Amino acid sequence: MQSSKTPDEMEAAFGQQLRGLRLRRNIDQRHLAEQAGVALNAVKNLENGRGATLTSLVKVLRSLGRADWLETLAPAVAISPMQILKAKKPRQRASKTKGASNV
Amino acid sequence: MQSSKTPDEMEAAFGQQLRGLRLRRNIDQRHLAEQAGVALNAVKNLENGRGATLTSLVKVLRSLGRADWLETLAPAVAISPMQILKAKKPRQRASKTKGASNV
DNA sequence: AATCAATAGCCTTAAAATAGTCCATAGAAT
DNA sequence: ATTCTATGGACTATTTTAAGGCTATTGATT
Repeated sequence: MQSSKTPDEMEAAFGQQLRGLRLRRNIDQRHLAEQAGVALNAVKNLENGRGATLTSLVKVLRSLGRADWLETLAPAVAISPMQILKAKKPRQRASKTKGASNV
Repeated sequence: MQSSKTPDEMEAAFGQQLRGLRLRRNIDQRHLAEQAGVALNAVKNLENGRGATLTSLVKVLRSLGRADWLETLAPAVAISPMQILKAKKPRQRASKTKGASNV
């Protein structure tokens, strides 16, 4: 079953995860903020789901040693060296065909 | 080995992944924006790593059907029903001990 | 090669996030 | 129980992003 949370709820839940990461490392918001190079308020906002920028998130994740997570959204397609030669360059734009919806 | 990208580079690389997801579904920025309920510029900013809010990101991810990814940052610790009874409530604050750094 | 549409880039205004500070509350440690 | 401190919440000023529109470019299609 799908959780079907609202974007706000998802942001809040995400903030909880961030907090969890921080607490497991047992560092307080203030130190994390300093280390990450963002304001204390930015960390508060992130953890409480009160709005944040992607930049703040990235800096904080980096500081928590979980920057790698950012690379797990869409795994890059690996192709072999030989294939590179014949490979068509990947699509750079969506095509104009009306109802296309591939996965 | 750590990639040691700057936050800006990480944001840009992340944007590329987002774009990849979109292109695989073959939808253009405009439709994605509409579907996600954000402005076209918000999508552009996300994909080009030019700054974005977490809210925009969440909405777009949702629209791309990858909202689940947001839950993969910090796996929640599962405990059995019996354990719940004796379990101490998880730490809600960082402790004051100086150099603590557990993982 | 010519057309057409997807995308980048820039502009303006409104909204939202950051930064910085202070105070109140509530966990934790003693 | 009492102290100590991490965190939440509010406030203001400043910076950044969203939104919406418009033009220029360039990839994709015919």
